[in-house]
Amino acid sequence: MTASPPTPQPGVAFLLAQLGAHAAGLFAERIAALDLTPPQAGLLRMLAAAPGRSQRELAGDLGMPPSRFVPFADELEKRGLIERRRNASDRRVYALHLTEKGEALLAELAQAGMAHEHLLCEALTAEEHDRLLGLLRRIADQQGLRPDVHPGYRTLRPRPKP
Amino acid sequence: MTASPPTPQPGVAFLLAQLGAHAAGLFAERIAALDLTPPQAGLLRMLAAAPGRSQRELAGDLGMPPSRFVPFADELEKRGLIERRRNASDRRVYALHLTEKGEALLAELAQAGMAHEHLLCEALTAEEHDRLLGLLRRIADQQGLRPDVHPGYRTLRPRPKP
DNA sequence: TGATAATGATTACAGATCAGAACGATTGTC
DNA sequence: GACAATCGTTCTGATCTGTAATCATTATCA
Repeated sequence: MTASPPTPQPGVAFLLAQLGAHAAGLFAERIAALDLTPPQAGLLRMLAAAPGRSQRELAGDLGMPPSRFVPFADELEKRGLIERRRNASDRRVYALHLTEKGEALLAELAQAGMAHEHLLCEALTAEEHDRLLGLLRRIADQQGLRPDVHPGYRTLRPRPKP
Repeated sequence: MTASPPTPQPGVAFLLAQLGAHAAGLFAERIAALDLTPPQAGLLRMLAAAPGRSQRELAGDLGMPPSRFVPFADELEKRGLIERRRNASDRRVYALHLTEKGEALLAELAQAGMAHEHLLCEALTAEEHDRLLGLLRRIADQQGLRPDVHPGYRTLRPRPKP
């Protein structure tokens, strides 16, 4: 009889999920040195890309309920990385901005991102890296994923120290 | 002056994390129709690939503490998908196996996986798909990722219903 | 104008989830 | 034959989570 393997071969979808979680984990470890979690880094990036948005909008993009966004932003504000500015025309909303200190940290974050990218793609030549980048972008586009936001930002917890 | 974008361009690492979370989310939605969560599906696959292992080993591969594995396996056993068999030579350990019902469900799971793969890679031609598969496998190998296990299995929670 | 509904930020709260310690049963060591 | 180690399990305190209520402000519209 022939032994048919029930797990034939991991496909693209499985490898994406596996590698994605792996990459996210490594990145989380790395930026822990900057005292940042992935969702925090995500917010900083979002504020750099589009400053002055309301908390509700940002919470929506991050995929978390507004109630949980409050203490989340509180800590970043307490550390002087972001700023809540009252809107004169509509005094209900806060417009969130990056402080200078926040921008400085974002620069460090960019460096960390480069090092992370380099280490993760160690197995690939430069042109393979570019080819992979193109293929992934095509999928991301077609799947309707917006740049700068990803679903992994929903949770705060990922902070394991093995 | 030149406006330098603080988020230059998402790299491979970011796209992997983003697409990985996206793919995992879609898959979770899909197998919810079979009343399965990703970690449950993962265990079924692991048992098919290597039957008879102990709970501690499996918990380790899944990335969860043994204490949490117990109720996790309990439900699958209650549903008649897996079986705990006592080891005669060492009566401390349980050897976990798939039941027939479990194998049947695994077949449905494989079908779901195929459909998932197809929908996710809709943007790619067949040869692009293969090229991508090759590149991802190279990275996974070099990063020391074992087939059939991924870090996203650590948590049970992901069951949001938007 | 003025009452009512809608919106943003926040707080309150009740329930789920988590990891590690503690526990009995069994086995290896010497 | 005592003692340490291992496996499965239960217990427990702390953390995290989403929903609903609250307060201030703004829009709607008769």
